[in-house]
Amino acid sequence: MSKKVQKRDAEASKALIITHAKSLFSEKGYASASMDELAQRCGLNKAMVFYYFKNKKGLYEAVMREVLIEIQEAITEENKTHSKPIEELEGFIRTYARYACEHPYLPALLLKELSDSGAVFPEMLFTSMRQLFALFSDILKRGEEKGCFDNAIPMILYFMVIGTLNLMVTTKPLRLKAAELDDIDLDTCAACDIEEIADYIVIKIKQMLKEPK
Amino acid sequence: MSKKVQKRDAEASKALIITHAKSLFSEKGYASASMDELAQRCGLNKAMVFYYFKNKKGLYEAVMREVLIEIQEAITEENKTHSKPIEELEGFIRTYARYACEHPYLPALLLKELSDSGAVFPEMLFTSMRQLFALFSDILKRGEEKGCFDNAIPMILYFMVIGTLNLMVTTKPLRLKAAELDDIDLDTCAACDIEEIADYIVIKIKQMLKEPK
DNA sequence: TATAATTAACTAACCAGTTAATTGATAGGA
DNA sequence: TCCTATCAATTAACTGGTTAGTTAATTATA
Repeated sequence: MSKKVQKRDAEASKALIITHAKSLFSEKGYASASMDELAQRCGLNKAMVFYYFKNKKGLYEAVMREVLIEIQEAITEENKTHSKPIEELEGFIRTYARYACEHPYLPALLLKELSDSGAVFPEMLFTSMRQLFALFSDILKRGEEKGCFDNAIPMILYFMVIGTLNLMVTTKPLRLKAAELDDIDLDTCAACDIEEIADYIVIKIKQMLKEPK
Repeated sequence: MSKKVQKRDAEASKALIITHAKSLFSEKGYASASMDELAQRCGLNKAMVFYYFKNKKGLYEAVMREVLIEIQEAITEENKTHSKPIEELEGFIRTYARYACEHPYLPALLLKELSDSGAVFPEMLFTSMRQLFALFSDILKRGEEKGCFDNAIPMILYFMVIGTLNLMVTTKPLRLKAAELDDIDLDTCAACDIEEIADYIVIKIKQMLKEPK
């Protein structure tokens, strides 16, 4: 082993804080996330948070940076394995879906930021979101040039994809609850797993982009 | 006139509080909305807020109830003017879009609630959202029975419609800002108005529901 | 005159952030 | 191998400001 277990480990403490901050911020939102509670969850002294991240905003920024870089890398990596725009598009949707499901703090944090127009820190959310969107937009543009996509407005389609996926992840508990009290005959997709949802979205988005007639 | 201008008017005060609470909650979110600031905006004493609405949660509930009832009535009314499922669906999308654009607190509040799974008050958001969804779901079901819609999963399509529209409204300032710094060639639909966006969604959702081949 | 509406002033809890003191790891010298 | 000086990591205790919510007194209305 490269590092024995020691009482003091800056990297470990930092990572611990980020990990718990991710879930705390996504559960409660920026304003309601208490640094006292965070320290308690970490089993660390509150001052450590400020020692490593300067202030609450700095911590939040670090959390968001990590989250956004992670998803961006996952998608960029996956994207390299394809060459045809249709496959790229499908890969984008499936990778995002899988990642969002495995890291449910992402949809919660993203929706909160987007519903605020990035009130907490516009700049970096901005550039990161922009890059993800640029990738998506590029796929569609190349597809249109090759003649395999028709009438694509990237911005709207982008929000259609990530909006739907984010909502399907964050509302899962709500939809499960709705399924229990089955007074009306409503299918809330409570049993659907994320792969089925991604399947459906892929089919429908493809259908949308096909030349009509 | 039925009522002369008077210094004391319970209904007027109540309404004033609700009006300002709508914008305050949607701007800042539940946690960051200060009751001191609300009172100031209303030009009333803070105690009035608690006199009429018991506590912060009570006020928020009243605000959400009003907002959700309003949009529900708008859509239900509009829906009566159609008979064909395709027209009903189109009406649903356009009415929601228009309402969301004219009352931008709705998308902000809804996205915040949905990203929380209704952390602030599950029950009533729940029933109200359920009724709106039930209407949407009904339209699709009737359309499928008549043979004009194919392969519809109402829950996913519902989030696709309201997710996209809510995001397009809440991110408007962000997209405008992105359009200014045009270092990459990205179209963020900054100039699109809500009618154009609704047009596009209507076309694409219809295309999605057409029988393939 | 009774009651509903309104107010100023208060409280107790909470929260982000600070500070000064303490503890643990470690590298270098004897 | 031990001693020690240094610095990084950690802590308890504190501060000033904000917040939701209360209360008891006051004013307007019918």
